Amino acid sequence: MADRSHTPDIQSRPYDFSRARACSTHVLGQEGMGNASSFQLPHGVLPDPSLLYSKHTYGAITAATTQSFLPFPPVASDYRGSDLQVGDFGQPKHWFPFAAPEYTSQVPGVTAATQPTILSPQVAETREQIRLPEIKTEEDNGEGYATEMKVQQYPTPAPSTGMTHGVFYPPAWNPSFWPGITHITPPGSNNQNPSASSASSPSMSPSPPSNGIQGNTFFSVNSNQVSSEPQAQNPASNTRSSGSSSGGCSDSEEENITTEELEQFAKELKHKRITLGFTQADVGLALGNLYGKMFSQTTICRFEALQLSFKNMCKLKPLLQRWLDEAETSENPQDMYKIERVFVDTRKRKRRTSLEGAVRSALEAYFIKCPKPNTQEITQISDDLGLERDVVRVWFCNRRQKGKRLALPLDEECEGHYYEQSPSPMNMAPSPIQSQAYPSSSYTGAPPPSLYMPQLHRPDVLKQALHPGLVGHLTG
DNA sequence: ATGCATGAGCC
DNA sequence: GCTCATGCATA
Repeated sequence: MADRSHTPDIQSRPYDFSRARACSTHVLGQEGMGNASSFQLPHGVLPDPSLLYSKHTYGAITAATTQSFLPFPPVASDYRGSDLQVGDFGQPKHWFPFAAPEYTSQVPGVTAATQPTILSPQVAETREQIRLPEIKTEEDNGEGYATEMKVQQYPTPAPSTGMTHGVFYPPAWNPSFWPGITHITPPGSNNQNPSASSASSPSMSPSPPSNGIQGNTFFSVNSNQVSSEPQAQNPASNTRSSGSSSGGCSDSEEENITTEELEQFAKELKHKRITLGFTQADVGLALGNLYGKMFSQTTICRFEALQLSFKNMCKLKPLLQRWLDEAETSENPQDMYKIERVFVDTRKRKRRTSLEGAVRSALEAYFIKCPKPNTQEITQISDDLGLERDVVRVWFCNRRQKGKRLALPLDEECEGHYYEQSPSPMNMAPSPIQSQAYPSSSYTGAPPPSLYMPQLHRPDVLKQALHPGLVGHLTG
């Protein structure tokens, strides 16, 4: 596939603004009305451990990413079976590489491509209602993979920013995820305006963006502004960071984005987005219209919550900045997501596994002991818990990924041991899952903890839990 | 908002 | 098989 050139140095570590997450929940029903539910702590899983940590450091990125993630790589051809070729960001608007046959919408705002959207921001609700019912086909199959079709939001392969990995693993657990970050932003200081994040107008009356400017033309065919390569040079975007250096963010060679700026921008984006009456999904869609590469609500959400890697944040920022600029100046912001590119994906997707609390607790315990179990260990765990091996493997992958986001406060003392010794969580009660008809654990003697225990993420607790010398690593 | 899954690129 | 980016599905 496209060989992505990137510098190995810059790991794209997740942005660990834990605190940002802390306040990311309120905001008047964030998604307009799309998401009916305002986020509540999900099922007893880690009640946002991020809140428990205080990460301090974030910094300005000095190092640059040499990476060229920006220009979205020539895509690999198929994405989930579809042979659609994808265009890259470069293609401004109206470009529908593939005929979107029957689109269904999982994507909000999807309407006929040509059909002008008449919705006004104020009517965000309406828009929501208009959204076609998504065709979910998966679930019913009771087991395995979903069969039917689902709408893929975008055909283009992810703009893979090939990051390198491995390198930072052990240390990865501490905040120093982002290389190059020099600037430190104490939580709460300056820009961390508590109210800022929640700033959205409670009344939800989006103020008409009309600045008198006739921006729009988002995707109007010749509209100009959309440079074919958003990232290559993001004209509009750089308002802030003055960077002279070859910033780590690929987008503009020179944009030297600091974490502060990203944080600030994320807030700004969220606030304005809400004010304008757009949902996160709308934004993702609009990006598709603007750049030919759309993003999911999830990604936008994560961006706003600073839950993406620094590198990824840098990559997306220019695009979002641009969208924001457009949205603010456009008379008809709704045009931004007039078009939809959707295609039906016929490929099956494994049905999402829903792990029970006890199982999660157990996995968490294993994770504490050994974040990177080897094949054997994974097999062992899967046997013990009665899970598919792959489910376990994926769980660990995701857990690690999440761990980086959470920026566990292991730091100094623990980090060193974390991966190597993987001491067993002392005091851990016998596996709760045992009672759940799971095979008895033969796994190394150390039974998983009985609780999911968010506390485990607390430094103090961790010290105990990770106390070296207690137990060995998992051994088959 | 987030848990689980997929896939590309790399080791 | 891992990391990383990203998304579907769901709480």
